[in-house]
Amino acid sequence: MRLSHQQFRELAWKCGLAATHQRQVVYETVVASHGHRSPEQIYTAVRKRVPHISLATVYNNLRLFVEHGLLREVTPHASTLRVDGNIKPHHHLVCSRCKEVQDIEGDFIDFKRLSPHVPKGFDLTQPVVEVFGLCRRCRTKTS
Amino acid sequence: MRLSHQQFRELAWKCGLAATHQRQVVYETVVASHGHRSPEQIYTAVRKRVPHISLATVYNNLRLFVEHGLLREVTPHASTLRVDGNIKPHHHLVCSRCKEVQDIEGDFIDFKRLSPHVPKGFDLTQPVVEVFGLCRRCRTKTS
DNA sequence: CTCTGTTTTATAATCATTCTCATCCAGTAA
DNA sequence: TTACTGGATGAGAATGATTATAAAACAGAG
Repeated sequence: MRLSHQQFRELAWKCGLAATHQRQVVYETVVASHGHRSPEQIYTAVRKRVPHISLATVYNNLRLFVEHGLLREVTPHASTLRVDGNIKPHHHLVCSRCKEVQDIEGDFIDFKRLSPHVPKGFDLTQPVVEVFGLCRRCRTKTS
Repeated sequence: MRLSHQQFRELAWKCGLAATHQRQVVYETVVASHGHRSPEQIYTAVRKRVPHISLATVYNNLRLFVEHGLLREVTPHASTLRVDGNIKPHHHLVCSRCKEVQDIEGDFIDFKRLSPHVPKGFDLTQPVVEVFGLCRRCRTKTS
């Protein structure tokens, strides 16, 4: 996807971000990729248009875009491994901001409505669900 | 939680694992912690009982336990950041083994059944859900 | 008790991500 | 247009989590 510089400037200004060339290319690349890409993949793609861009710039801008809601983070979890001794079927409630994880019980998935969307061959016999939201503490924080 | 060496030996043997002292203490520590702990936290706790244990041993054993279903991984995602240009509300179907992420549409959360389990103050106004399972390719793999 | 293959340990290596800081550029005001 | 200023960028170092390596120790079988 390509935007005019004007279009991108408006998008960026809504978030209080300067509209730099690098930023525009990073943003366009992510949106055009139609997938769930890693910073490294974005970096590789962006370099075709901005050969001297730094990987740190890609990281910086991805973080900014996510923080300002222009992009979504696919893995809003604590960045390190977490392990759970409870292997009985249960689900998780995860705070998108502070990454705290709480267990929740309950059958709240409507399989009748879910299954039509699940591709053939995908095995949901023991689905584990993680529901994201904002915990009380993070919700009441000003920032 | 403590097990007799006999009990742990049976548990380990079911998975084809040798029942070492370190293994037993790591396992007991995770189960006793009743939470979602990082390897570093487990390591710190385990050292109270096995002062000379190596961090690598904790990692190795956590990985083995997860692979054999004795523990559950709380973050079964790709280990690196993934970014999504699609910020329209949608959910994800994630393969627990290969970590592939697919978008799914649909309102399949039964909020009537979910809300009683959500603690006061947790904000679900725009919940994002990730449903885990096994994709076709991984399901048909022998291993 | 001895043997064999696995596990552990200490340490080095790797990988993703962030930091540092000198340089550069976007946006503003003249 | 030009000059100014604070934020953005680039190169590379630093950090932190995790994995690999190889020698020593141990579990389980005979």
